[in-house]
Amino acid sequence: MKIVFLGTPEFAINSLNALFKAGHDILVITPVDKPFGRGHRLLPCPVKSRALELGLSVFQTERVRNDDAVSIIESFAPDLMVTAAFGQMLSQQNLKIPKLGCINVHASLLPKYRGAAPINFAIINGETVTGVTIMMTDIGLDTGDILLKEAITVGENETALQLSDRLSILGARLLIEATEKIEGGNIERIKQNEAEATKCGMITKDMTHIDFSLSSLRVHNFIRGLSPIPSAYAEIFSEPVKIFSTRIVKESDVLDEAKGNCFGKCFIASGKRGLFVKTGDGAIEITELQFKNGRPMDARSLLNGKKLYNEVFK
RNA sequence: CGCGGGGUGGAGCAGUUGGUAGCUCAUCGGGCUCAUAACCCGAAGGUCGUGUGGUUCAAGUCCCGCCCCCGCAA
Repeated sequence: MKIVFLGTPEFAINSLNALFKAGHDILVITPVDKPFGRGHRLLPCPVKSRALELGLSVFQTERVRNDDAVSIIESFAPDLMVTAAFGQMLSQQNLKIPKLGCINVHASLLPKYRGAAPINFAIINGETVTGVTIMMTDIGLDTGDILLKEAITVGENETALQLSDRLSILGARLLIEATEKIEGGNIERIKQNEAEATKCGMITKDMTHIDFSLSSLRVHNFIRGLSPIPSAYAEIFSEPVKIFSTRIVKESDVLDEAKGNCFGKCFIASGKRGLFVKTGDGAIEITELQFKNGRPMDARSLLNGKKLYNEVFK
């Protein structure tokens, strides 16, 4: 089939690879390169890089709804359009172009977690099950009819990145299944149940601050749900510190040491024992973190050169 | 030409107003203990990112070039 593929981040790569491997004729559309990183260099998004590696033609646009993008797509005359974590909403005009319509790979079990950051929020909320949905794209935000849906269980300590990698693989598999069925003309559409719908927005900086007065479980979920990007942080020595991974403390002898209600306090901080912080209902061990100008490192290494005992994460 | 921090024995750091390097952990050896992620004693290990660069009687410490890492902002 002739397929227009729209995607941006790492998550979409597996889907693109799978379509390529299936032998489709693909036109890739991505956002334009933006100044990124130190020195404001122009960097291509992951999907663009991969597309070029595969020798596919790439068209970049600030808005797919613009006339130039529309005419590019029209002249390609696609059978199907596929979006995967694209980041831009499509117009009615866009959606009408491909003969077989437009489908989307979404990293949640719709109608739950519609929106921009379903993987992060699923973990933050402590979901033990999530998945991928292949759906018809319509004019709304992840509101189209469901074609395929598959669940996976979320590990207790799984980070957003790890889960994203797994969902990306699952998404690619379901996408291929969907395209085959669509091509064969035998796919069932199921309307989303609006009553069960939930939405999650984008994650902004001010949402990533850790509140140690919450329960250990919630702190743990919060941190791994944002790990490693954009990452959760707390301040110590008036400096932001990113925290990437933690462990909920269950040993009673350690919990006995976590007295008082000074949430965020490092009541154990030695290279031998590790870094333990008081939470709302107990304690949590911080195992991986990163200070302002340093590289990410395990807590024990950090403690060899930095004294955190009795300091408080705020 | 966006702003800023940093490269010191295996790991993490300290090194003040320039005078050839210290700390915590790990490693090796020995000791103590019923026992220990405990404790004590000792040892090995660094041309201080790089340039056979500049200043100086003397540079990890000041100046210049280059390489690499990281934070913010986007």
